[in-house]
Amino acid sequence: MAHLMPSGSNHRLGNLDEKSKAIIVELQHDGRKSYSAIGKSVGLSEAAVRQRVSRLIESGVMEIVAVTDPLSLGFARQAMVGVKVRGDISKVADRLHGYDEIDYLVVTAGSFDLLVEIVCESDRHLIEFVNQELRSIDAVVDTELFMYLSLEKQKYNWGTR
Amino acid sequence: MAHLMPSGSNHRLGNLDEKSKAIIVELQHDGRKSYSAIGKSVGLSEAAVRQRVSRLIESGVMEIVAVTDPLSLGFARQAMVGVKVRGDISKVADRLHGYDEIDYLVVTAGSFDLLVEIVCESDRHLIEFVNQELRSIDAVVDTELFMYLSLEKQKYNWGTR
DNA sequence: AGTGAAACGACCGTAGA
DNA sequence: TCTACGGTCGTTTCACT
Repeated sequence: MAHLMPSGSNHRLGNLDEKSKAIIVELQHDGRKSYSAIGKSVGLSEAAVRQRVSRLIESGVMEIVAVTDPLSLGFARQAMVGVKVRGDISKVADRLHGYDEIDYLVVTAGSFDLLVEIVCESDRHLIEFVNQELRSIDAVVDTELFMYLSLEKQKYNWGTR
Repeated sequence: MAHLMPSGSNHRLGNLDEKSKAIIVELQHDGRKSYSAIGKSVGLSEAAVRQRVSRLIESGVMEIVAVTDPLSLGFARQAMVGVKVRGDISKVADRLHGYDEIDYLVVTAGSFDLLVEIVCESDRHLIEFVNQELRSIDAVVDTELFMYLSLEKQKYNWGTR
């Protein structure tokens, strides 16, 4: 995704006209909606819609994917961990990047240097992961765990309100 | 999404056979892949794949949607806010639910009662939102702000590793 | 960047095991 | 819950603007 693109790339709101935004909104509700149906509702031919969608995807503005629910798939425990780092934050971030248990990782300014979201099958797995993989890192000075009790809201349609 | 389903629902890993999991994995990479192409690679007819996908979506195991990049759309400022609440946490959560600026909202156990992710166009908008909409709530005792410096990892394919 | 048309392939409903 | 099949609709390619 574009989050990870070099910061020199400049795909901004200004590049997108009303039709592209309308296309995005339709696909945010149903990622498999046919191009011709979208074309009818936004006033473009099917080919034009397809071309725009390709460009939006290639430029990293959006992706069309299946988003799955961890609970339904047996991953019942989630937590956010605030991490305080000594030294190079990016180094720690890079090290954490590969873990399957981590599905969200942000460098922050504040009383934590990193926020790490963890998804696990069980409490046991979660605690083990935090102790053995996070807290055992030398550069990790401190961690604070926030167990998820209930996910109240989650949206993926940033930017188009 | 299924996160928001009544907690009595029990769609678990055990309900999904290898073929359904394989279908999910394909759609996690390309949400528009044709049912017949998926059928070829997992060993099912087009109709069977279609039926399974419908069931997976209807039961809340997944959804197929466009996921957009806030940066590309001009929403350059993100932050996580830890919120400490006095009294009924759900009441505060409900109140926050409708804000467009909030794209992620979790009730947590730990030194915060809520974690709130905020997406905004500018620092100014973000600060105003935190002060005027979050900190002004009576039941909100304390907040702590974590400004996002860089999003290192974000994945949506929970559960299928 | 866009349209339109023709060939092709995907999708949907239904029937049957 | 699967396969099979026919009608319909969507997608692809290409020539043109």
